[in-house]
Amino acid sequence: MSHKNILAKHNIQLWPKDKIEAFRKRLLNWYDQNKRDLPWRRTSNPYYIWVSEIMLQQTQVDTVIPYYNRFIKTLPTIHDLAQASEETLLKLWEGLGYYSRVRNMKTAAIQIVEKHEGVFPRDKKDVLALKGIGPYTAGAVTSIAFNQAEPAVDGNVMRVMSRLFEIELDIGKASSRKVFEALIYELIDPDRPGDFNQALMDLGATICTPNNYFPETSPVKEFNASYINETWERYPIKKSTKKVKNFTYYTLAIKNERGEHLFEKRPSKGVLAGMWTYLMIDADDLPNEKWKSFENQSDESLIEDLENLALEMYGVKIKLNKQLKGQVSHIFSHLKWNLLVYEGDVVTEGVGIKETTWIHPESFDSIAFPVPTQKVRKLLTEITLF
DNA sequence: TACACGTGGGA
DNA sequence: TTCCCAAGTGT
Repeated sequence: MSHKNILAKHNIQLWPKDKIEAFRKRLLNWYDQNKRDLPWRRTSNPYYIWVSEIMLQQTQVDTVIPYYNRFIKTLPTIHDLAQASEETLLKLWEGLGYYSRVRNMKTAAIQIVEKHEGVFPRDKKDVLALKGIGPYTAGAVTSIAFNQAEPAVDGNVMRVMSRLFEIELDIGKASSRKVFEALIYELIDPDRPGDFNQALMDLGATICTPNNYFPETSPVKEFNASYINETWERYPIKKSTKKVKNFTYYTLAIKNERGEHLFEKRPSKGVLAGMWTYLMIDADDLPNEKWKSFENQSDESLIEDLENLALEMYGVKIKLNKQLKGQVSHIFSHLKWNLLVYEGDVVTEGVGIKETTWIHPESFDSIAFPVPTQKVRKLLTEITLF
């Protein structure tokens, strides 16, 4: 189906040619005067553009900037990325979240070395074939780095377009994206496609925002149907989200006589895949139903149950401090961890079902810990007042 | 198609 | 507190 047919099917009335050209001029003129000075806008190196786009996925600009600068300084070429160790990469990514992004980037870098002689491909099909690059990122890199007229439809672009054209599609649905892409194919400036895409995103990030949107301040308000019709509060259409699920873990911070701490490796799939945490025992795995609530934390048989489970799961005989050290909570996008932290010492080491390792605090700086682990570490180093 | 996948910030 | 948001992709 052609772009115009897709638009017609969804009752999106495309502008006449002269209006499209006027829109391009207005938008790009505003961008030229108001664009944000960002590190990845000072380069046309496709590798750097790519790094920035991966980091910016679901992540705010201010958060990304220091990570981006450190990353390209440490790994200045695709070859460096392809050869970097996973530990190096995770350390560079520590605290950014969505850690599969950087693992996928290494896979893609190896793809580029093997299939494209280490040169970032220009053909959109080849770009899309790279691990971790989907329709948005492929469009962003090819338009920004190579000046190709490809759409880069993210949340900003869908919000801006929904308001300009009073689009009724739910922007939360995966199927909606291709309709917005069809629209951008018709609107995009063939001479400055990368700037056009970035202008739309800047507009969405600074003026046409989710909250505090005042359309009269927009440089393209005359093109905005929802402004003209005073319907902007309706757009974009977005269904409400689901509630997060709660999980409670008894978290054991175990030390040995060398001062090392015991960590377990998360499974290779799922939340924080392959990352290190303190020992986490699911409250649902405890034999007594009453431990699933937050009460009874001083009961001595709880400590005994935890010590027995630690022996089963991690192979270590431990002696726990009966006093609850404290609680840590961490909210993910779709779930919440409540960690009940106990300290203890190892009596006898052994091998259990789960992969574990001893790490000395002097080595903490060279290992990537996810934020929940950092929060527990912080709790352990706080001075107890009584 | 819908859901899993991190984290921090703002209302 | 609670909710939503922020330059999405893989499965």
